[in-house]
Order: sequence, then C-alpha cells, then structure tokens
Amino acid sequence: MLDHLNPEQRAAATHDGGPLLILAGAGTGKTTTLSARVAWLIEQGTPAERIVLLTFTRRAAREMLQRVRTMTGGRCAVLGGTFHSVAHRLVRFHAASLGLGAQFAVLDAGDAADLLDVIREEHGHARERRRFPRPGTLLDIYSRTVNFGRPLSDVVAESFPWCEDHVEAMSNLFKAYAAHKRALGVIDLDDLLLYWRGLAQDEVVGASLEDSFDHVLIDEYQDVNGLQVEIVRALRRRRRELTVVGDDLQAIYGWRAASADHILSFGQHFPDASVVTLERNYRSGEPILGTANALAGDFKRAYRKQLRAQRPGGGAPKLVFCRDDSAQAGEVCERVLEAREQGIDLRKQAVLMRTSHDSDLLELELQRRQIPFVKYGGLRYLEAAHVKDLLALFRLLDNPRNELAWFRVLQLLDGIGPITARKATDELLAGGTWPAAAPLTEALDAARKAESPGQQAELLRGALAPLIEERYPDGAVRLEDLDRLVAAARQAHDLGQFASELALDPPQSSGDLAGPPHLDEDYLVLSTVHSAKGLEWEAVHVLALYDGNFPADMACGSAESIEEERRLLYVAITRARRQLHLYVPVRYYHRPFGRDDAHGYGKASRFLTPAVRETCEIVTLDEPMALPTSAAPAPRTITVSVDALFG
DNA sequence: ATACGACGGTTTTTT
DNA sequence: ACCGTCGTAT
Repeated sequence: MLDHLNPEQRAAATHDGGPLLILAGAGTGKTTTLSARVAWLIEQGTPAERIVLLTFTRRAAREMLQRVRTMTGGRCAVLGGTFHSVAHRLVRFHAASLGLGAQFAVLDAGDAADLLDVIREEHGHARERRRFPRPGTLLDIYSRTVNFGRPLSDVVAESFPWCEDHVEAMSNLFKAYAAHKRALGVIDLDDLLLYWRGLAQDEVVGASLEDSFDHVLIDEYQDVNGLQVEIVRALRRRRRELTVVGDDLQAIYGWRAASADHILSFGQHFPDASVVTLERNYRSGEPILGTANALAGDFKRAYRKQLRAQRPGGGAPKLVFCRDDSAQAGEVCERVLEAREQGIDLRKQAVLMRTSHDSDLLELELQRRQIPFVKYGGLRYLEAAHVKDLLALFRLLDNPRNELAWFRVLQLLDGIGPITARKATDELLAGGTWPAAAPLTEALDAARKAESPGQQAELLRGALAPLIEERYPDGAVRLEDLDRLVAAARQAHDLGQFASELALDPPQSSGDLAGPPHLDEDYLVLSTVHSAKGLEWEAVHVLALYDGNFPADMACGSAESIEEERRLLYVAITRARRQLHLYVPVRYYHRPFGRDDAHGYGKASRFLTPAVRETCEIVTLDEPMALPTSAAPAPRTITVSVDALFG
C-alpha cells in the first residue's frame, strides 16, 4: 500500500498525531496520498465509519473511496462527500432539533432563485424605475454574504458595486426569503452549511459530533470559505486529528467566498500542525511544466514551490494565434484529430475554457465534422425548464403541500399565469384542496398508487409530455431529457429524496444521468476550467486566451481577482500530460449574441508574458482572405441590373 | 384582470 | 439563448 509512494507522500500518509497540512502541487499525487492515508488509518485500527473525508466534488470522493477499497481489499464505510452532501446527511439526522420537518426539501440554485423572484415580485421591485438585480444575481449576493459571514453592505460594495443602490431593499428581501423558507419547510444549499455549523457549535450535539469522528480529512483546502472553516474548527475543538490537502496556486473559488488565506494560515489556527510539501510532478512532460512554472513565477503571493518534472521529454506547448473564433474552432478540430492519429483517443483529450460559451462555435464545428464530444460545466441539465418541471412533479408526490412546486407546475397549463397560480397555492396553504389542475392532479393521484418510483416517474412524465410538446418547438429533444430523468429515477427509493439529492449532486453534463453512457465510446471532453479541477488528460486545448475573456473583463476590477484568473490558467495548464495547445483568437466579436460582424482586435491574454511565451512554440496561422492578389484583372466594364424583373 | 407574444438587453466561474 | 418588460389580446 505504501510501497509505491515517494518519501514525502509516505510521510504524509503515515503521519501520526496532530493536525497535518499537505501542500500538494498540481500532479504530485495528492489523490493517491490522501487515499493511502485513509487506508493506512484504517489499517492502524481506526474504524472506517469514524473517518470523515470531505472533498470538493462527489466524484472526487467516489474516486478516493474506490482507491481505499482497493488498497484495503474490502468495503469501506468512510463518511465521504462534499461539505454539502455530508451536511445533508447530518441535517436529516438532526432535522427535529433544527426545527425542520422530517421531509424537508433542498432547493437547488434554480429553485432558490425562483423563490427570490416571487418575493421580489411581492415587494414590488418588478416595476421600479431603477433596475433591480435579477433573481440569479440576488442569489449570488445572498450566497456570498452568507458564506463570507460579512455584512451585506460590505459584500455588495466590494463585489457587486452596481447594485449598491438597492442594499436596503435587498436586506429586507433576504429577511423575507429566510422567513419564506422557514414557512415552506425548505432549505437551500447555503442553509446546509449554516445548519451544520449550528449543530457543530452546539454544546451538546457539537460535542458528540466531534467525538464521533476520529479523523477529519479535507481535500482542496485552498477552496474552503469562512463558513466551512468554522465548521472544521468546531469539529476539532478538542480533538486534533485533522488532515488538510491543497495547493494555494490552485485557489479558483474566491467568487464563492473561498480564500487561500485559510490554507496559508492553517498553522496559526492549528499551531502544532505538521507540514508536508509535495513537489514531484508525475503528470506533465517537462516542457509543459516549464510553462506552468513560468506562469507561477508571476504570482504575487504564494507558498514558493517549484514543481519538479518526473517525466522528462515531451514537446513544447504550442501557442497558436488564429484569426478569430471560427478559425480557432477549425484549428482545434484539426489538432484533436491529429493527436488521435498519434494514438491519443478523444477521451484522453480535453478542450478547456474560461466561460462555457467559449466553445459555442467549436461545438458546431465538432458536430459538423461528426466528432463526438461531451460538455461539462456551463449550462447544466437541471437548469433546463422542462427538467425542473418534472422534478417539481416529483417533489409534489413527496409533499403535496410544496407551494413552490405547484406554483411552477400550474403555470404550464393553458390560461394559467402567475396570478392564478398564486391564488391556487394560497388556497392550498390555507388548508384547502389540491388545485384542480385536471391532467396533472390525476397523474399525481395515479402515481401515488403506483408501486415503484420508476412507475411513478413514468406516470408523471406521461402527464407532462403533451404540455412540453405544445410549449416548446423542440419538444422531442426535451422529452428525451425527461426520459433520462425517469431512467435515473428508477434507481431511487423515493422521488422527493431523489430530487433533493440531485440538487446536491447535479449531473455535470447532459449525458450524465444516463450513467456513463457507453464506456467503449470515444468522445472529446469539453469543460470549463472550474469543472476540470482535479482531472487530467493526455492532450489539453485551452481556448480564447485573449484579454477580456481570460482574464475575464469582470474579474479585472481588483488585483486579487486578476490573480485568481491567473491561477485559473495555471489549473488549466497543469491538467495536461503530454500535449498542450493554447489558442489566441486575435479578432473577436462585440456581440456574441447577435449575428453582425462588429469586431475588434483583441490583445492576447496578459498572462502570456514574455517568460511564458518563451517556453512555448509559437504558431501563427496565416489565413489571408481568399482574394486574388497576384495578377490584377484586366479592366472591363460590367453592368449588373435586375430592372427586367420589374417590368 | 390576466395571459401571452414581441422585443431588447445581457457582468463568468459552481456546491 | 434566456429573462424581464411592455403592449395588446382575451
């Protein structure tokens, strides 16, 4: 189990005693080390169920627990998952103490924004002279405030200055939001952490919670926020067995109130902490690492560490300048296919981007060339209206008094808008009957009597289908999405529970729900850099490296947010094993939404400093306009007229 | 009074 | 491509 670890990794895995900080650079075997540590702890006699392992994504948890299982050769009852999913389990268990009903629902971001929208309407902000923040923005502001644990006015002034006029109205609105959630018996994602902190800080419950875990291990510690750190500290007030792993250079969630300060100041909160640094990089070829190190050299503030390549050789990264977005799309396709011919399967390659629409044109081009791909991050499956509609029906089956779900579902019916829907839900809450929404109410009744969640889901889908087909021109495609949801629901024990779990563990791509679709199938991965965290590919293509996009314009307000963008690029680059391609489209369009040709000439990303460029092979694609330039045509007189058409 | 279609504007990134 | 607003139809 420990044989294949290097000395530093082994020291980390077998550390005995107090707090441990593992500073693990990109590609240094962080996952291996953390898994080995869990396995070692179990082998030393710690019961698996007394270990809690917090990771950034569920996928990371799954992967690590799988490795632990392989190492220990058996089952593994470690409590593992994201902060949110572990919180969910604890909050369910202690629901009564927290004043929550037994079957409370968890709102996902979309649901929460909907609720905020309802309140926004109630407060009369909809028709105000000065534009009021939209629901999504309200949720962002609310969430950031909660996770930061700082006054609303500070958060708005710092991070949402264009909303400053509305601080007072928002503070009323947020209070109302909390009251509504209470009244509805629902909680949102931030509440999960708030309630967990509440439990952990309670004298009685907190003490027993602390005692139930011999070891607490936390992955990606550079991306925890203040609220999460308070939870960790409450879990380790008397006990000292805490392991955190992270890399301050990969802190990319500042906008979610995370701060690398927490990992940098770990030693102050836990003075007896030991520190292990992992610097041997097993992932990337030497030249790629050279680029990463050059980029890292530009960071203003960081734990100094120099990644050392363990994979000598390999080609230099290519820095490709192309005319525009569409030239970039073509070029990426060419290079992807070329790499495949060299033996790198599509699934060993990824296209990474700053924002999810960076790949719009590329997606069209991939389709045109029939190159299969899956896109992660960006617009998520669960945010599609029709999927939310079906989930709302699932929730209604679980809890017919779910006002929000009714409000959503009723408006699908002809002639029912927000006002009528509102009246119906008010009646419902006043103790009345179900809204007389004929087809849907009947389906819910029938589903209630059905035997399995699969059958229930099927019935509800059936009732919804005609409405969807009528409503959307692309109804057929949307129905396929519903089929996936139904297929996933077949494995659930309970549809309401299923809906809540989806909020915590949303499918990352539109294909996800169907399970790993076809393992034998080969497809290219498209992903935002954020969603690519922790992953690696043989070949990586990074799109749209021009100033304004990467770094994003909106992030250029403060030095720290520019630093975060730089770290984001660092994360992207360090995902690559053998090949790295960086693309700079020089001409970009002003109106990505429109179809006009208004464009400007962008500047390459400021992160591509001379030191960084020096580590790359520069490729400039010359694509002259296809105008004849050689021999000038002989002068002629040519007349063009359509007059004949008009008599 | 309410619903709905047309139109115009649009601060990333995600548990 | 989506969301919010506004004008018009029911």
